[in-house]
Amino acid sequence: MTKTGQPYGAVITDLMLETFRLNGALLEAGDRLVKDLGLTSARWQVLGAIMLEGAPQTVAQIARRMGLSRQAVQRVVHDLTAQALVRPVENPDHKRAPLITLTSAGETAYGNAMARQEQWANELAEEIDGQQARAALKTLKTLSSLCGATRRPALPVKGQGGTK
Amino acid sequence: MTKTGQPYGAVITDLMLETFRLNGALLEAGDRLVKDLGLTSARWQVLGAIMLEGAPQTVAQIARRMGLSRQAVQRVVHDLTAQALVRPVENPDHKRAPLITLTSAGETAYGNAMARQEQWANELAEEIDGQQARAALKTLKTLSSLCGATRRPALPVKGQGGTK
DNA sequence: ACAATATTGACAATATGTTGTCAATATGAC
DNA sequence: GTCATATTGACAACATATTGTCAATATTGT
Repeated sequence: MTKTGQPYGAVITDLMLETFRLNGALLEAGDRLVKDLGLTSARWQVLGAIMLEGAPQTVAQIARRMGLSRQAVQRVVHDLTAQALVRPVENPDHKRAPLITLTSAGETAYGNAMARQEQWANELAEEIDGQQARAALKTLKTLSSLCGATRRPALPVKGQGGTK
Repeated sequence: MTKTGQPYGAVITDLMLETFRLNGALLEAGDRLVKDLGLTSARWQVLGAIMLEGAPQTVAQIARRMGLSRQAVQRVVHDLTAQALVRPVENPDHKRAPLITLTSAGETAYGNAMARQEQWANELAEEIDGQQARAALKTLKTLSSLCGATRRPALPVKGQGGTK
């Protein structure tokens, strides 16, 4: 296919550019959605990573789950701590790596944010065919994995995850 | 559909999260792709905005074309100027708004970047069905427009655009 | 011509992400 | 147990984007 001259790549390029635009639009919409809760998209996502895991996590664990760098998460966690939405709790398994726990204010804020997001997603879902959305999701995942193929150090996570 | 309880919104939510991941993966891959040309994704895109317009542009014009803030573009242009990839040229129509022009080094770097991107996109295109990519593109555009509906000030661009 | 308004680039503050370095702490091999 | 190695959080430097403010400059209405 490298010789047929069919500019299939052009569609992929357009898809990339549209991904940049959509990313910006989503972050902006997300920020607006939760602004008055004292949240931003980034802070909300960190709260979500902890909540979805079902238990307090270290910063490094959150970072791995989100696919971001440890440091990026660390600064957001610092900000969230200053806002008293999370609180570091001593970790019996690692003296230097406290478990980041949601405060009740944090849980309230996250609950409100999720309720709004769910409503928003449902509104959007009325405008977009479900089958079409699923197909797009699959395509994006394929692209992600093709891009990420040569990327991330991955970090196997040996100890730390268990209940020991 | 607001009552059927079908969590169609969940698919939309997954699509959003995948968009975040893909955006990060693409930026990272793009940075790697053009790193040794002295470019980054952001700088490359600014060069592209000028090249695709076919004529030197003011910073504000580039920002509008890219959908970014004037200031974001201004800093990147400042960096590109320091790298001698672009050069501000006096604008007869506006004393304070020079036209940003690619230097020959800038044109070379951009040409190399585009050649690599094209090859990369073609390689990706071999792994992804064209029809599927087109459908995904359409879905993302729909989502973008739904998000952006209440957004951007838009800026009509009155004078400045003409040949006068 | 003149006054009101809008656009522009500069500058600063902030938010979010990256990388790199460092000391403290865990883990694993021996 | 001890020592090499890996992970962790802190800190700093940088890249990218946002917003807000300001003075200079264009544009527009009268």
